[in-house]
Amino acid sequence: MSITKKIQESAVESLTHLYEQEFNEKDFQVSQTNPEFEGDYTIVLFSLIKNLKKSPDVIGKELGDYIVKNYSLLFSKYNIIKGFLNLTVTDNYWFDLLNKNYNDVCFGKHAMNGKKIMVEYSSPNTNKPLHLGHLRNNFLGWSVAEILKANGYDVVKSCIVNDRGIHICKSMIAWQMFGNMETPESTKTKGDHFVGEYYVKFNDEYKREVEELISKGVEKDKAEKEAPIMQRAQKMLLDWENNKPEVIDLWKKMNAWVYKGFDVTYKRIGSDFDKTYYESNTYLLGKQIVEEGLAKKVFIKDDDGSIWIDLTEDGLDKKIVQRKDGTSVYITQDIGLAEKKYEEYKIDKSIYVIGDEQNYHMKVLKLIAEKLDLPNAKNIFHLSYGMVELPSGKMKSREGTVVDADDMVDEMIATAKQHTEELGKVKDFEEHELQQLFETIGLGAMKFYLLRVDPKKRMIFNPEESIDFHGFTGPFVQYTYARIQSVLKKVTSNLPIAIGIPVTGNRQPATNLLSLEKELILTLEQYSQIIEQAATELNPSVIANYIFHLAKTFNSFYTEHSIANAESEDKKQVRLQIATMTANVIKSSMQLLGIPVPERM
RNA sequence: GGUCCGGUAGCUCAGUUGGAUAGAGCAUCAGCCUUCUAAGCUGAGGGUCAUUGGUUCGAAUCCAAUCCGGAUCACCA
Repeated sequence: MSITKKIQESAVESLTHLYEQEFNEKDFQVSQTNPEFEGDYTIVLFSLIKNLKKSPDVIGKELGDYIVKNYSLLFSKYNIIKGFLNLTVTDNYWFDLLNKNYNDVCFGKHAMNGKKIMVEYSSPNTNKPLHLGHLRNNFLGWSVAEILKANGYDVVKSCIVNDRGIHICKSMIAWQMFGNMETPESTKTKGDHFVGEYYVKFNDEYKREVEELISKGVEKDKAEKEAPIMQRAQKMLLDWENNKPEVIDLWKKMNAWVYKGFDVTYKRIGSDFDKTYYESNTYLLGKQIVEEGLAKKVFIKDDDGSIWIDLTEDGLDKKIVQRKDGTSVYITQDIGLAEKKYEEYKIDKSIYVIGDEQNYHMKVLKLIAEKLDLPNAKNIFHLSYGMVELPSGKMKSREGTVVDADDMVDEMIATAKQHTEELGKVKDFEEHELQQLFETIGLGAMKFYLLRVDPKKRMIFNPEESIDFHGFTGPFVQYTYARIQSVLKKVTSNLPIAIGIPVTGNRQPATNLLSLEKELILTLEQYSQIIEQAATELNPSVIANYIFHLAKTFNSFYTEHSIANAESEDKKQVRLQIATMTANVIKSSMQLLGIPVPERM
């Protein structure tokens, strides 16, 4: 049980006993004591004065006396300042906590709870390579999945690949027109980049044709529809839907190139999926649901045969769910897939990691599912995140103004290499260890950078200013970890017995905790609640902020107090335990962000 | 225009179930490496918490209005 919870409970019991009436945890607040006051945790008394009709000072004194006297294992003393009851927790409580947990690599994580959650993320299009926005999506999805696992959920990571549609045909047409039968192999280009180039070529040609038509006096709207290359793309889409063999072959061939490229990128950034759905397999889903919806009168058929749902009563609009030609639209496919996910996995919650430009779409999706009484309707949750933009504005793959994911990763690793070499600490590293270190640091910096911000906020990335390696960054935390490992190795190599031997029996160390030591233990103790909070909010930045605070506190402690040459043997043991536990929590929490930590750097 | 999201230090961001003098990082300035890794540590300067009003012992946090920025409101996906 967390210390906060213990304090709440002891205060509730004390108040109930003192004033002979019912209290509960919500009657007062417990928070960490501000550093400028003496004490560890503070009970805010103002909310009690109305009920008890006593001054905060009187309540504080009565409660303080009682709680310190009756919970002497927990509290050693108290003070009252202006309505705040500051309690000091006994050193023994903290020693005990350290002893029990310092070497537990699972500290803070929760037991399995029997619930299953699907997290869908990444969702790439097979007509272009991944860019910086996809990286944010991937890192978020991965991290949220890990955070949920740490909270005891059974997590299924899924991905829906957008492998069909007009945009895919565009790359295909362009390759037919300009490709000269070249391949990724023949041009030594990564497959996804190779195909992406043709997507850009399509749009260049399309633009040229539209302008040509306009110059001949055709109106803009008409020109956009009549440009020959666009008509070819639309024809190809029809051929694809009719399973025309040569179109299907080309589609398969080009998609295979893209997948090969994606695999390389996913592997590099550490993304993977338990289940991959392909839109080419799922785009017909939902048709049956349309039938059922019509029967239930949730949907209405228009005179022209198209099918609609009216959401105006819910403050939204009318939405089409099936075209007059009988084909299903985006939202219908999504409802079908949502249902399929539930049937296949019997999930308790379905999380979609999708950009905030789809907020409206996801709201509609959930609402339709609810109106249809689908069993999973209430469990659909959209984890919406803000776009990553450049200082010049939005990234547009059509115009080539994107920060490419692979380039970005390359650059980060190169920067890591440069920084590391400048510092000159790695002279005795083997070549493969060095390469791994550069990747750990470079990718760590990038993941931390993208995850430390609240997902729902859009962020501006300036490629001119490279991602920092100092301060609130991944490498800062990694460095803290490596330094702890270095100390532990040094100290324990002189001691054949495992470090941080628990202080045996009931004997407590003959030492008092210094403020930095206590602050560290207090921070470590909170880890479990931080994991919970991150899961409730589906927000990895909670973890990132926590790790940074922990690492920062440790660094202050490290500079201020020696571990190896501590003032006494007891002190040394306590500090070794603190260092070990800090390292464990850093490693475990960085893992929740998908960032590995190096043993040395 | 409707709906949703955001506005906190020069920049990037924490803090929002109401609590003590609003915090970090970067940048700027001043210090700290013969002692466990200086990718570190210590300190300084820097704030109309967008604006106005309200709620109360107390508001960056809650309510209302306004201003600014963004997203969205397709028989595209």
